Amino acid sequence: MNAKGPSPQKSEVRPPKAEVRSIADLARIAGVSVSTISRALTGKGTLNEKTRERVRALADEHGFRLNVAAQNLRLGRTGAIGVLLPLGHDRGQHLSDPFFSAMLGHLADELAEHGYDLLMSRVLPGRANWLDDFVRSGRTDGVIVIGQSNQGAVLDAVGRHYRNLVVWGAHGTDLPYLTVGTDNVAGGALAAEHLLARGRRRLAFFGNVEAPEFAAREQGFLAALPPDLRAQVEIVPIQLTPESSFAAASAYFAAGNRPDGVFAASDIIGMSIVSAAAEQGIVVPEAMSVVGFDDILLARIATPPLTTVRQDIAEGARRLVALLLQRIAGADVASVLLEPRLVERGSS
Amino acid sequence: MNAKGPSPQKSEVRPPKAEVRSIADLARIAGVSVSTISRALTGKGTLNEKTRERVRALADEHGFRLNVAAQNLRLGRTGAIGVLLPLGHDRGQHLSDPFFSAMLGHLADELAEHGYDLLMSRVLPGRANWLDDFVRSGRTDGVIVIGQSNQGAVLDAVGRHYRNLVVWGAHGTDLPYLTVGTDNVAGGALAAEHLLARGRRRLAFFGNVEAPEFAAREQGFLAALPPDLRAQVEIVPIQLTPESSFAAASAYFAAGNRPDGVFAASDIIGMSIVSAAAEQGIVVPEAMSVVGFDDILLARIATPPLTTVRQDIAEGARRLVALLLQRIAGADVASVLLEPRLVERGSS
DNA sequence: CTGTTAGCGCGTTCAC
DNA sequence: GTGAACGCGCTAACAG
Repeated sequence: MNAKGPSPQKSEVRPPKAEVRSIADLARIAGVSVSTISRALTGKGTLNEKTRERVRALADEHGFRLNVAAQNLRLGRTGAIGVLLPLGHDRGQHLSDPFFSAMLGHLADELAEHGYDLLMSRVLPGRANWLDDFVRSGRTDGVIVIGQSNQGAVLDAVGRHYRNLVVWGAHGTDLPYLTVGTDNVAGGALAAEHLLARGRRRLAFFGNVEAPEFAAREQGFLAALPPDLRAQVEIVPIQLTPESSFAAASAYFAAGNRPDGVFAASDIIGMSIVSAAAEQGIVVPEAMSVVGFDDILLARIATPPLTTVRQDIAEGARRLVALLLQRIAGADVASVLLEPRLVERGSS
Repeated sequence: MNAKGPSPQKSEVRPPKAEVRSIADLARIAGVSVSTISRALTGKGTLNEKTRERVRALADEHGFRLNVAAQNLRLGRTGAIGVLLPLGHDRGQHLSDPFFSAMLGHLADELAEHGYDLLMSRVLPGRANWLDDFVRSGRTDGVIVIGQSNQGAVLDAVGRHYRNLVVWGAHGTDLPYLTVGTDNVAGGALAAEHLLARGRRRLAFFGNVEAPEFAAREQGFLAALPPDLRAQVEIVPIQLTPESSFAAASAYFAAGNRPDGVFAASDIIGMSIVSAAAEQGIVVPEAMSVVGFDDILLARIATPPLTTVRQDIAEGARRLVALLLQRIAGADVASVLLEPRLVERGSS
């Protein structure tokens, strides 16, 4: 709300009636006690139905609403969930990445449905205790971290003593925090099998293996190949932003490399590869098959439409929120692993 | 923070030392008063430098941080800014739209830099008073609305009595709220001039004119054409999501329409058009020039790279935040109109 | 330079 | 069925 009291504030939600800034004000006007107001407006406790109606009508008339901050302070909660985007391995990624923004949108919907606000924060993990600081500031009742990035150590440390933490990312054995994520190893295998089925033999993997999600995709990809092919796969380290992945792909093709099958660790990378290849006269899918990962909405309208390993973002968001809220309620819950699915389109 | 007191909560940030949950606890341990703690930790007021250091060290040692909620309650502020995404004209748009997510990311950065949290909320304007409700709930010190959508009436009504409101969107004369936005009329004109310069004469505009931003782009586009061409421009109403814009574009070309120059109201629409055209054997840019709007990061890696009217999102976010914070501080400020710029790439 | 104290706006016993 | 009083954790006078 606006600053109160002795501030230079001139702007206020100015209802037609007198200023009602607290339940005390309303109590005075209504001729009842503050606790009656509280009971009427929260619906908690027992109260004569007529009194309740009268108070509510009066509150409406004055445009009065309970102050959520004070309410939360009193209740020892904040009513908000923090959603953090660590940008450890790749500055500028994430929110420029359609995958993360889609996730964010679904999280917002899901949290709103459960009466929670979504407090968003991008983090450039300069200080090692960025997560600890956030948790300790007490601004939220729980934290969802989108992507492990290269911050595994930080997550481990905080996860050990703070339980209301759920992370979107790679599933690990014995992680001290909850995770929800796609089975990246299985996803990598799907890509490998598809490229093999297409008769591709000169294979390459484009991705940043600093982040465990991508490392797992690479691992699953390699494991699903016959040993002779596996040994020849080219691993191309690449950043996740459109600009840098495009630049890296261009350089790669310009250097004369000519794989006939490429697995990209994300759809953005996949689209960059297609675009860079086109510039060098490499025709997709005739001369080269490209498989992405994520199935962002744009994959469908890419030219050609991108074959990709689909992650169910909406389901992921649902599970993240469900798990976290159960944790906050004190329940004992387990991490979730989602199955990926191959979506065949024109790029392969 | 976690629920406190009599909750079933078992998980806590458990520092090595004793539990320190409030400045009172820390005061006891340090052997000083609560106000000394407050002064030491906030840096406000005067305090012996040694005492300050000692208290800070002690706080660190116990992993104690000031409770932001209580702090804000006391200060009569919330420390958060609401960012609302009305989905009036187009469900599912916005967060799936790279433009909006890029904006969101920049807003998050900019707000964080000024010590504010970003409270995000997607709104399906079912109830006419969605904005009023949000404002009155007192959860934030101010509100940024991204896109007017078709909610002009709501914005007008709220803007008249609530001043801490800034809207990204079309600039209008006599709007009762602050706006920051690109000069969409000028942007439309840039697109028109570019297509004319390319020798294109059979022109089309793809966009949803329910939203004032897009209506202004169309208007600027038409106004910059010679009368004879203007009369023949085809206006193709289209939704903004990738799926629906792609479907609409496909249908349009399948019906035999063959414009040689297209102005798309957004880059997503532009990419959809290119993709749909390719499916029908229409080669871009040889047979048809396509100009988008926004210059999202993906425009650069599209195939072919998309010519577009660039909006400076980062600058827009900066101005939105600056204006709002000045308003909150009680300053008198004016709306901002940003100049668009044409970026020529391969699609035209 | 530091301590005491009175609230910020609300929810919740415990009386009546 | 309703009211009085206390306190959530913090800041800012006002004293000393």
